[in-house]
Amino acid sequence: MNYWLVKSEPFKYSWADFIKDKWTCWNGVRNYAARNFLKQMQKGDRVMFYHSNEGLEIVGFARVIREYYQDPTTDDPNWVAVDIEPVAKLKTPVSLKQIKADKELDKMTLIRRSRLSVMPVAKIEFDRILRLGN
DNA sequence: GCCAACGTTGGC
DNA sequence: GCCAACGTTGGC
Repeated sequence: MNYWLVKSEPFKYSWADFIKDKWTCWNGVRNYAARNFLKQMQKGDRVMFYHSNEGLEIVGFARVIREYYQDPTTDDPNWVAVDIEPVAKLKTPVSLKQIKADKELDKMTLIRRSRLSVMPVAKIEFDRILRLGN
C-alpha cells in the first residue's frame, strides 16, 4: 500500500464537504507532476487530506476507491481523476507548523515542494502524522 | 497583499 | 533547445 497527500482549499472543498458527500472524484489537477502521482494511486492507498490557504493543517485521511480515469471536467486526455472516500478524521489536526518543527516530518514533500497539490508520503511520515493527530 | 518557488508558454 | 516573460500556488 502507498501513501499520499492531497491539498484542498477548504473554502472550495473542505473535509466537512467530503464527509457530507461520502466520497468524491478528485479532479481538476492540471500539473503533470501531480497528475503522475494520481496515476500511481492504487485502490486502498491512503491519502492525507490537507487544508491549504486556510487552516494549513492535515485534517483527516481517505482511501482510494477508484483508480485513475479521464478527468470528467475536461476532454483533454492528459488529465485524470481518482475517487476517494473518507476513512477517519484526525482527533487533532496536524498543522504545517508542527510538521515543520518535527524531525521526522520536516523533510516531507509538503515542505520541500510547497506548490505541489498531489504528492507521495512515506509510510513513516504517515504513521507519525497519525500518532500526532490521535 | 506580498513574494518566493516553480511550471508553462512562446520567440528566437 | 534555450530562456525570458508570465501566471499560479500557497505560506507568511
